[in-house]
Amino acid sequence: MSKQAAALTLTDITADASCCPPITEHRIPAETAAILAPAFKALGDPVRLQLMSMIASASEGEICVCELTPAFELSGPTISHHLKTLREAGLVDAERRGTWVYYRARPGILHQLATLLTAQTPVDA
Amino acid sequence: MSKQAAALTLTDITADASCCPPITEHRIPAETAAILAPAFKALGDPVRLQLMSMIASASEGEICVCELTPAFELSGPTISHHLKTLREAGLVDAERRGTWVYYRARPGILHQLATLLTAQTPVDA
DNA sequence: TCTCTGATTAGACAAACGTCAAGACAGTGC
DNA sequence: GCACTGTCTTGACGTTTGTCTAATCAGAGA
Repeated sequence: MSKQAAALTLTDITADASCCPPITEHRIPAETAAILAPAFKALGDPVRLQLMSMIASASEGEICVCELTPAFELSGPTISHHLKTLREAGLVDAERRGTWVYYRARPGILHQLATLLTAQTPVDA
Repeated sequence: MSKQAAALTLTDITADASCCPPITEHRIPAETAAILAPAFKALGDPVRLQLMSMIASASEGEICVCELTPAFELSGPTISHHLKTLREAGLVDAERRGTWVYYRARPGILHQLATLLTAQTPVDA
């Protein structure tokens, strides 16, 4: 229930690259945490992390599902399930062209998460 | 079972800041994904994300549990459980001084994750 | 139109997660 | 030494997640 709302709001945030200062600067508001946590959760599975890296590092900016599926020892539906999770988290976009479906990363949200984690190193001595 | 092994290995990685190039450059090896995914998973809960931000943004570089617990509408043990998750993920360190326990962030691992997500923007057109 | 290939959806099950209540442990002050 | 305060650990329960098989949907080619 909150998942869908979060995905929608996260999509909005993706358009605004200055929403979230690093966690080393300010405490994250509960709302922001509720919105961004699903994105981290989506990356919290080894298979999805690899899928995300394969999609993000694809040479033409996109990659066919037919290349992703055989790269894992998992069934097609399972890979599809993980891709759906990444999609709902706003991390990737999917597009069907002819027989195959192509996935591409959404750099905005990745940049968002990276900025959140980037330390200005005022922490510790 | 794999969680503990991952936590240990992640602790090692924290010492090496150059282990993980951005996912936009290379596909993540399965081993690396298995090691880093638990860290993202640990950040995949709104409460833990807020806890992490409170710890990372603490003015003296550390923060007392007695400040963290009342900031949430959750029981003490539940907060303790989440802190343990962050600890096992290698994201924070805990130290007991007198009555209270103090938590401090480990900038290394945060930098690690941020680097992984940072795009050199070769993706897309 | 029919058939074939490929991706997604639906349903089911085991494992892991988030939460709380109760009990145990550590340190302080008298 | 003893009682008190505060935190952590253990055990339990309901929910969510990850995986599979079977079925459905979308497009290409004959």
